[in-house]
Amino acid sequence: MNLRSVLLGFLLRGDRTGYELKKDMEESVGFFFGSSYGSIYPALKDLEASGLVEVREVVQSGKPNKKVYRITPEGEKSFQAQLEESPAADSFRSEFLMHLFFGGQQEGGRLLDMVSDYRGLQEGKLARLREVEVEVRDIATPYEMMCLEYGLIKFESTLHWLDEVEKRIRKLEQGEGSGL
Amino acid sequence: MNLRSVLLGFLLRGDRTGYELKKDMEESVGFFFGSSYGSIYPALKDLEASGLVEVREVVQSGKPNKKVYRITPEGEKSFQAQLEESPAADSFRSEFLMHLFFGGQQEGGRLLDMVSDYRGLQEGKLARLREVEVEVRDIATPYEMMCLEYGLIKFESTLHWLDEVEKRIRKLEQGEGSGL
DNA sequence: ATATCCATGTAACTTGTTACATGATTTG
DNA sequence: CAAATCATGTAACAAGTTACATGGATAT
Repeated sequence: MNLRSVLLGFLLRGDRTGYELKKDMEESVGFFFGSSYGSIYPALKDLEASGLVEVREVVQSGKPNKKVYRITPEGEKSFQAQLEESPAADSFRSEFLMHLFFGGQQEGGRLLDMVSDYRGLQEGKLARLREVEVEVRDIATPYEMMCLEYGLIKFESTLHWLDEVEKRIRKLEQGEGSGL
Repeated sequence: MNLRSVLLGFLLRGDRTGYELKKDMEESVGFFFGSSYGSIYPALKDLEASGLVEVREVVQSGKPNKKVYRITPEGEKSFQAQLEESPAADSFRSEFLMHLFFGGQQEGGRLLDMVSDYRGLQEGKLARLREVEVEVRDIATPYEMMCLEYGLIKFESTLHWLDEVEKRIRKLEQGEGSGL
């Protein structure tokens, strides 16, 4: 399932501009499916050229004009077809883990700083998801809530693991300092 | 930290061919830092052009000849420098979660099949990591073990979440079938 | 005063994967 | 007898990000 199909899926909930689609995605699927204007706008153009969406230009005063997209019946069919296809494998890449992997070669204290920074990021993402959870509890589908819960357990378990990691690194660096 | 630096890190443990480096990476960092020959061989070429590694060609009979790479002192410096740099943010993308997100629109049963397939993949990865854990327990550094444990908790928590997901989807599809 | 929101879009760049090409030897 | 292992490499392709370009209105 590529970005174009995801965009179709979001347009199924109502007409949107590229700008609004990005915001919608960030709030809901942002933590497992990132996107940027550099990919959204060209994707929308493609969809239009393929007749899967239609555009309506809305002139605004005080704000830039906008292009509101609406999904077509062909677009709906295309989306349905994509949904039945098997999803490609997840992709995950972590430079942080790579730094930890080579941690022994790191200068004293530097690794702990990185762990601390990483923890901050994870905490921030978890906090944001918890806010979203409250905001959407009554309007989201059960399927959407399950995705959200995935994010919750993902960040929570990472955070627990980080506790253990910090303790162990501290011990290791202590031992190092005392001449072992 | 890009692939070139990672390769330098692995060459620090001893001379290796591109082929061996790929195997090493798969076993240890594969679940959070993938790679393919299409990226490894060009990366090794780059490293050689930059003087960060040296090559020695070994003629073999019955097997293809191989190129054994060795890290140079400049390579070691370059690797150290990279280790001190802050790691880029993790990247994670899951088409499976996107399918779940739009799950309500799925044809009956299709979503459960996807969940089941996904579970199989996660179980396979977890099983492999558990094998690796036993294999390397006595030779890996504590830092390497922490990375491995991350993988363990990641797949375990995903699997627990999947239990819940399956139950809930079954209930939802039941309700759907009975005319609700 | 400064930053953020609104809103769209392009071009250059990065980074990677997949498929192709080759081919003897060993394992099941 | 088929498949996997060993071993390297390139070319085509995919998919994305970042930076740039523009600029008024509103919030802090």
